[in-house]
Amino acid sequence: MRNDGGTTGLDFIRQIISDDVREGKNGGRVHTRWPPEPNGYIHVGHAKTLLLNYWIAQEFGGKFNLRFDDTNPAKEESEYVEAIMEDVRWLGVDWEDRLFFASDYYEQLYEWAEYLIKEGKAYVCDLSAEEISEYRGTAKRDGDAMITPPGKDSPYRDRSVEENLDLFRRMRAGEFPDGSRTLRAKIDMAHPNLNMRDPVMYRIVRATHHRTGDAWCIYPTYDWAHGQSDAIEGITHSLCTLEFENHRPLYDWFLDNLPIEQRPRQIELAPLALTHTVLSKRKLRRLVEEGHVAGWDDPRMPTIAGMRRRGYTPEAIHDFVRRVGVTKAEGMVEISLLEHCIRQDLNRRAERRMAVLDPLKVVITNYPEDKVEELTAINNPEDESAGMRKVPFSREIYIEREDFMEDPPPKFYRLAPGREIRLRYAYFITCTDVMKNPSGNVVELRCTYDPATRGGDAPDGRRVKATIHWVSAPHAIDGEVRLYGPLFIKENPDDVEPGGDFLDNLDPDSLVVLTGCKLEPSLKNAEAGERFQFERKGYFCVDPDTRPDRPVFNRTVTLRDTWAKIKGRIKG
RNA sequence: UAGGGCGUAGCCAAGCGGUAAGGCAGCGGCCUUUGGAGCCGUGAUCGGAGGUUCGAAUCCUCCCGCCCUAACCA
Repeated sequence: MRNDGGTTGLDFIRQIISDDVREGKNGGRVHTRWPPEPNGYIHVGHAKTLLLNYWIAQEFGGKFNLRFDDTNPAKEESEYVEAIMEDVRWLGVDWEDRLFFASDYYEQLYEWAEYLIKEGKAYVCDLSAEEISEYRGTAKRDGDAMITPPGKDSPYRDRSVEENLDLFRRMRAGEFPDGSRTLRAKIDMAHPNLNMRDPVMYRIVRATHHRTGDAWCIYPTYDWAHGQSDAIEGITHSLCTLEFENHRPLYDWFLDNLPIEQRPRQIELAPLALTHTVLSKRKLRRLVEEGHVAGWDDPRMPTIAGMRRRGYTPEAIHDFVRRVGVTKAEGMVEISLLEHCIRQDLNRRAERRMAVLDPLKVVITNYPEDKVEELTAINNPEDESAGMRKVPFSREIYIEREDFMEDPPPKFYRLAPGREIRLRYAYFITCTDVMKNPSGNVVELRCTYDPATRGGDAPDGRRVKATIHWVSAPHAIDGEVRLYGPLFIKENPDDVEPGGDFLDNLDPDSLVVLTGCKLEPSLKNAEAGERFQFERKGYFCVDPDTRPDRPVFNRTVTLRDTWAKIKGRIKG
């Protein structure tokens, strides 16, 4: 059993599956699938069900399929197919040669539809969408209560098999206008589950499909396509989110009433919800289309593409999904857990560098004018094999503006007038003078150094309370750093005033762009996607916008910051 | 309202009738050439009320709360 987070034992889904295997269902075979609709980019919430389906197939020695659920040509595009495949691959999920599309099964689905018609279990209905809704017995207001009346049969429900067949064939042939007729399953208009009240199987839509082009003008609905697609592929366990629970009786009904041997079992689990962000394609699309973010891969987005650009690793996302667990209880996971996962991963693997984001010039007055030393720095204290590097040191350096205070409060250990601190891997320095401009802002510090402390150790054993990072001024390269915070101010963006919407909770400061940052010279040739820890500041990832003369870094996540907490308490 | 679900510490989550794992967050401390990392310590009687039982978070009954569906979206 694990004791490093996550859960112990088997979750309820793995229990069900191992029971099925033990009982010899499906010949002991396990075969899962993940069925994205190509109408947007996938996000961490999708990663949860994707990885679960994939992991389970592996754990039980089974197979995993990637299948695009492309039954609605009006919303779907091949651009999304490509993007989703890239993201799935990046997450380390291998579907081998099993890439499928629901549209691969259109012909088979059509044949099965005729089968149901011939069995007297499906009929062509001429009711409009609104009428179907009314006949279904859609909930109505009754005073302040809601009433769900029983449905009543469509007047077209008892058409003969011959007439249904003729009409359905003519629907396919394109003889009727869009929306004028549907094919419906003949189940039970009084069923307590509304999904069973003669659900629509086909609708007439003249839209060009990203794969089948204009070959069809009737398209299967999700309910009519999903279970059968699972069956065709030999899927044994169909894991999906809770909102499909109400559809399970219908999923089973279709399979029960079709000449199909394979019996996939649908099991539903709670979808992921995360604080300070939204995980719904509809909302993410609005953020993109209304320009609140730069695109689906904006590093503030919870999309896989956005997280990749931000600097997240597949491993951290795996760890997060594993820790979140699998249950049917819908909860909201705190974003701090995700941040913990990426910090833990990057702490192990990211090389350290020094970068000054908000520079303050320091002149070391007793250091020789033209002298330059190459000091040795450790690339990663967590990984000896990462080795060492040289960092130039000279008379003029930059330090972080917030590492100096002219009038420091009690718990502030960093540089202050008359105080000695350590420059990481370099020397102890003592602040002797504070230079200000006419408006009283600190523009430069004068310090002295102790030559005996080279490398950072004092031979006399004296200690300093702080170590700060720095960059040699003449050697520094300029860079741009983009700081990201949560997109939304509230934990739950949907917590809004009556009449408002989630956009009201957008944080206008979720992106802060810093230019004129001073980076140590070894960062000069960093390539897009490379990740570093900027000592004491956080983890950063080189953005694709980087140019040779202008490196751009995205802050993935800050380091845990005890001083920030103390500072917050002091301010009250 | 009907039907379907869910309810264990601030958050996630084990527990499957024998007397509440773990992780995250928080707090306190140790250590530290990152106020990083690491290490140690610290919190719940299980939505509520009854009942069954020697014994219940686990079984039964009733109640309360929250979520989903009521698209020719998925």
